Amino acid sequence: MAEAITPRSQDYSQWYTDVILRAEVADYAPVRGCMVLRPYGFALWENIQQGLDKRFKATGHQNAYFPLFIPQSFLQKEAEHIEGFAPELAVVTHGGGEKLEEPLIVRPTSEAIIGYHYSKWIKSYRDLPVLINQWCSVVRWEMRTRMFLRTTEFLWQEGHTAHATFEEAEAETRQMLDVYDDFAAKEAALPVLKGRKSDSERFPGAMTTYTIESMMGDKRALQSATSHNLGQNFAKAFEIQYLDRQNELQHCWTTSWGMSWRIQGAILMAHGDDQGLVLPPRLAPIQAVIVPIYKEEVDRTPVLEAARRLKKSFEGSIRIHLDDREEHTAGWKFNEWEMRGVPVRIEVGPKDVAKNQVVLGRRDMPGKEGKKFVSQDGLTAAVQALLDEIQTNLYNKALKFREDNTREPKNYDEFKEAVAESFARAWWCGNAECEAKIKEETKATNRCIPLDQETSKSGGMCIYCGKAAKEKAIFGRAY
RNA sequence: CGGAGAGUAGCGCAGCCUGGCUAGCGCGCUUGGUUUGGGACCAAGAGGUCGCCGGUUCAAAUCCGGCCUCUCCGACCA
Repeated sequence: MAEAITPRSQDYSQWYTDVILRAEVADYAPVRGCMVLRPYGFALWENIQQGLDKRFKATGHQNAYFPLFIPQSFLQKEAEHIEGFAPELAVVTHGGGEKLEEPLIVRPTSEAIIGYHYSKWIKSYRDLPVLINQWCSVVRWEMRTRMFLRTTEFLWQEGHTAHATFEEAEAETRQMLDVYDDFAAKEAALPVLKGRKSDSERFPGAMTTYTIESMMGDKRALQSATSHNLGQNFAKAFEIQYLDRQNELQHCWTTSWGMSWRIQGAILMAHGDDQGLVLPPRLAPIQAVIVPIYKEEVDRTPVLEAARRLKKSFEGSIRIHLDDREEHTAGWKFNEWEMRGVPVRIEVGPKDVAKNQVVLGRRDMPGKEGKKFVSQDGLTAAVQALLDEIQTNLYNKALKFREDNTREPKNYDEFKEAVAESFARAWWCGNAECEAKIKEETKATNRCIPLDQETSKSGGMCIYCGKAAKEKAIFGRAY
């Protein structure tokens, strides 16, 4: 009997850690807060990268690469930026056995170094817009770490763009938020709330920060990507300027936007169950696994031949794996691949070979309920259809879960109750003090001010102070 | 960084209080055989700087000090 995964109801955190380690997604590294992404986890990351990258290209962006080290002085050019990041910087003071003249920062994000280069590259309105993305890792010295959600070093992509006008920059910021939303919904099967961050939750140096927020299996919120309109703050700090048509010098308007491997944590926590991972078909490293079953030696060859033939028929259209290991029984393999989140299992036994059929099992429906007999003719199309169905089902399940766990409290007492075990959508006056008090008294933070406000005529009263409020915000406990 | 817990074979743990000579157990691993429609069984094996450094002692997994890492709760945080 293999070691069991801690049930989610017993200890959600432990479940999360168990699943990651046992499914061989990632492992701890010897350095505090650092993590090894194992092949299975990296394959998932590669699929995430592809899903995002093709969307970035489709919206006109190009990839580039900027260096890991940033001169300390660069970071200090934007006051709010340095203040925001100072406590979590890794600083290199020595190189080649010598003390460095100027310490180097290991990038916590690349606005500074990219801003420096943009100021060199951009001279004219004809050079705009500049639309660049980079895939890299960054380092932020975290006090308290957690696999994928908050690690010292993490993989991500950061887009950095420069524009001639505020309107263009704002449109870019919102466009990329939509790209993240689309990716989350279609690829990761994650329903997200699109919204604006309050001032206290804003990116250091940004004018406006937009976010997508998702709900995890324990009803806590996870910021899953952000898109920032940086205004002219960085353009002024780094002198990113261009000559407009009237031959007048103007500062650019810049944006930045990022999604990190934290999204993998979101996928694990939003879809997983007590058996382990449940991966959305579009991102799953293995979309379907074939498990051959044979009792008598005489059945072995025909079953394996059928399994190999099926595998071949899937190649090129579905990410398929044939588990023909001799050392494990079929039942053991069922459990193993369920734990690792493979969406579809294809069982082939002697009876199936005789009847030209297979048994399809779906990961999102455990047990007999999710099993059915399917003819081997046209199996590829049947599996493809099943994968699509699972993808949709996962999204709908997650959406229903979030909606079932989002409340609209009428007063602060109801709010306190709501926020202890769900999201709460409530009027908020915009005052940072109310936010801070709410956090202090309930541990819930202002996740975002949703963009899809039903612009109801008059507004309402702030859930905390009772003063006039124009917008509703989502509050919840967050990672 | 504060409070609490943990670190002994790949994994999970016992042993520590009350120091003692070859450090155990379950799972996994290796070999051979029987097995395979929801985590098979038998037999024989391999595998350990007891997290690291130092101290006490004739003798340390065990007692003392320091450090590292992980987990949980706080503070802090894109």
